[in-house]
Amino acid sequence: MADDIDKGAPTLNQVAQQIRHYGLDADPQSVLVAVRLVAAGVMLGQAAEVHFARFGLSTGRYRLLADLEDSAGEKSPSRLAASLGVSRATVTGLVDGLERDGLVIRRPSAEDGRSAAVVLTARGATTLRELAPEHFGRLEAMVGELSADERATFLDLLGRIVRGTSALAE
Amino acid sequence: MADDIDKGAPTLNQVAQQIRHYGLDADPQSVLVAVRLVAAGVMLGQAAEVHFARFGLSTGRYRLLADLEDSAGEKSPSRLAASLGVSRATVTGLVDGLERDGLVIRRPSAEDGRSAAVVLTARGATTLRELAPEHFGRLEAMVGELSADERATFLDLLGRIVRGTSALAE
DNA sequence: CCCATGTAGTTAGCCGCCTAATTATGTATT
DNA sequence: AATACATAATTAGGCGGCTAACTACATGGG
Repeated sequence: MADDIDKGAPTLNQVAQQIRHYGLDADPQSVLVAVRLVAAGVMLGQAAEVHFARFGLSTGRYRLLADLEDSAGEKSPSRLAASLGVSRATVTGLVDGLERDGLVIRRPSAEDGRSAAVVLTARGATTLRELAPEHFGRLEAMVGELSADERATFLDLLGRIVRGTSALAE
Repeated sequence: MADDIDKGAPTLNQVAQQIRHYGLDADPQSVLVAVRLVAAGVMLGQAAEVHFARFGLSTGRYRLLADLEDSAGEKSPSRLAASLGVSRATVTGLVDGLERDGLVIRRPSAEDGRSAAVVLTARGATTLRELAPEHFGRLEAMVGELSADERATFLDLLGRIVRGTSALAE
């Protein structure tokens, strides 16, 4: 797997050919930007998965642990689902795995009988702390090719694409 | 789901706070760029999934069909796996679904007894053709906020990030 | 010629994501 | 107080990714 860097990232010519094939009039460069962006996201996502696997985690599990730590080590599944942007069912599955590995525990809520709390264990906090230097180092290195100005430009352009996309998602 | 645009995309302050929390010296802006890029990729990926679902497809199935059409409507599972950048097992699963829906058929190879061919059916080709205008239209609209110059700049910066990342994946 | 090794495809089983349905609890209305 | 509605969490089942193991076939070296 991960055979090729260009996994699924076509060239301008390939895109132009496809557009022509369907007799459309889309702008190849625009389409290329969109396709490359999606491909880059997939690629980085997989790289992150490999990275987290070295610590027995996954991106989803890491995000849950980090969110928990930002919330004083304790949060309800519903609120986790909301802040992570995933369904409650997904949180149930993630917590199942994390609890099995001893990184979090479940505790019923005292105030609300329907609710529960997911609590970060000492081991969970330790795992996060061990992970952090490499994690942030990798993220930083990822964009190390760019100058501060270029990073600012990239953030601006990316933000505008994202806003355009979500406006279009209706 | 897809509750929020900013699903999992933190602010500069949040990133800086996390870095401080672990006593690291990473550059928050760099980290922010990386995190936002991954989040954008996830978001666009999910938007694409919703789009394809309207045609009874998924991103993976669409990519397989499109790849097939680019190859004269016929290709072996192994070669599909290689060009799509997924495992052979994944191709087996995708073809199972597409065959069930009548969009492709499997045919054993005459030359090589181990091999097989996945063949695009008329219905598969029709589905692709019906999908194309909306598909490319959406991709184009996604980056519609940007001028041609800005798109070129974005492609350059994105390419450099991707190259930096894959160099780092070791 | 046979056997070892390699390659093609599938299967089994795990993970993370989803939706829909279920169960339990809280809240509000009458 | 009872009934209706809303919310919290889980469960069941599907999809698409993966790895590892298995089967079937091909091929090259002794």
